[in-house]
Amino acid sequence: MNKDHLDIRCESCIIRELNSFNALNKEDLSKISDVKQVISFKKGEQVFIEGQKLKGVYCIKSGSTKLSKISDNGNSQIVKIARKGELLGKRSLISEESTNLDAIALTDMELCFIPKEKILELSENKSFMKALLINISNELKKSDNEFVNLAQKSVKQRLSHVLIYLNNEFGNDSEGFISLYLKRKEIGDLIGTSKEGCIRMLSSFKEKKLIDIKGKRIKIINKDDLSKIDLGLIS
Amino acid sequence: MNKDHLDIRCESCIIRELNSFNALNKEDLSKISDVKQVISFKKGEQVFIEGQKLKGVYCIKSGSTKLSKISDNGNSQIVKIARKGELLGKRSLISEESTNLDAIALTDMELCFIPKEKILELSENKSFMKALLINISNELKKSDNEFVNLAQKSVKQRLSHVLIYLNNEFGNDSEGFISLYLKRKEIGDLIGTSKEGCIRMLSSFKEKKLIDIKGKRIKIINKDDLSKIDLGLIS
DNA sequence: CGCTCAATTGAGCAACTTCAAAATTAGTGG
DNA sequence: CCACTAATTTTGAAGTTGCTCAATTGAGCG
Repeated sequence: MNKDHLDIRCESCIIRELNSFNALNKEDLSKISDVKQVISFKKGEQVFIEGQKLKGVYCIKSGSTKLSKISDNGNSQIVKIARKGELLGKRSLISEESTNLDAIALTDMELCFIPKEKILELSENKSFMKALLINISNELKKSDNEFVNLAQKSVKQRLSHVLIYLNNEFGNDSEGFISLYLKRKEIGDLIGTSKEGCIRMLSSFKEKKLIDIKGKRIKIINKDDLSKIDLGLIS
Repeated sequence: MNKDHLDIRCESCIIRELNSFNALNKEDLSKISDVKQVISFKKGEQVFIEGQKLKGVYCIKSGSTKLSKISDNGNSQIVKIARKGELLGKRSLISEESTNLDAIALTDMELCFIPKEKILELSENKSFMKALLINISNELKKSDNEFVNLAQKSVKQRLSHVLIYLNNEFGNDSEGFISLYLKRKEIGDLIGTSKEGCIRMLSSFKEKKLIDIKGKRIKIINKDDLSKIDLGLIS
């Protein structure tokens, strides 16, 4: 973790187009910019841990983080992956609670930290509140949908689903491999299976020429059939 | 479904203490009361279906409803149970989308329907917006937690969990049985397992004297051990 | 080169599902 | 209230899926 003040003003930051801050006017943005702090995290570092009291929210300027939780059984489960433009910690700030999830950087990251007090001031701003409400509301919908998928679909279906998701959301490198590198264990934690289960299913996908694997990297070859597997149309 | 205008005023309705409406003043409540409609549903009737465009929200005056979804595989999954005091349909109204879940009455119900337009007017009310935000935010937290439980816990653990939940939230009758009656299939849909799996686990709980079963009704006998099973401390 | 962490593979096992049949219960109309 | 029908619950048995543990291979790094 490293604090750094060589940063741009929020008013001219394009990231805000992606989150609730786009509901703010120049004045409010300027106020935020005056107090924000840019913080860097290296891949693998912990941004915050479940149960921690946050003193503000983090706007992701670059990089991605997994939001996960250790279950009573001691297994880790990834609930979601947050990336550029998302606000971390907003939920716990709204409910005035400690965080519910661990946040661990999946890549090197740059975050803008905005203290609690400033966010609370913004709660006077109706359009900001509305944007926040819509944002949380959409997250709730996504969470509900993932819940149903997890409950009702097989490992094979969920793996197909997550590969397509990673490919769509994080893009691919020059050779077509998914840009965001996740360990097998992490893919397992994402779909709720063991790393071995995940590895075996990936091999089977490779045999069927649905994907290609080079070392740790994964490339989707037959997206259509992966989709069909996800939807249970073929197996 | 049956419309009925013999109803009390929102200002004096105690239900509102349980939801975001408790952030409203007398004036706003009065405005709502003028336009609200009381609607009754019988057990088993559908309040709304996934994909339906709602014209307002429903405040649950009495009774409970399951919020469920049919997965791509054709299985039903219950995402949550809503009861007295909860607002149905608020999420889809906020995001201006069609509903994401089916709502089917688990008991006879009385709902107060409040048209969209009135709710939108209330979006000018800061304390209402704030209450709504906190409410949705808490639901998101719950949903995330249930997601982790589902992913990481065994059927046995999840069944223990849900029995304790039903007992705590819906209370028991004069003989100590859980008041809210759910079919075995529905308990299965709630914990993400087949009805047979659910039945077999219930029998095993009965054998171990953790619960008692009389026909369709379930009574918790040893809550402590059920809790321990849920937490994975014993099996 | 040696160390460490991650990925892979095999084998046995446990959990859960599915299908079919039988038993019980609930609902309905007379 | 009874009889009949439909729905639900229960049980058995066989089959899958996915898990765990242990051993091996491979990759990255100083």
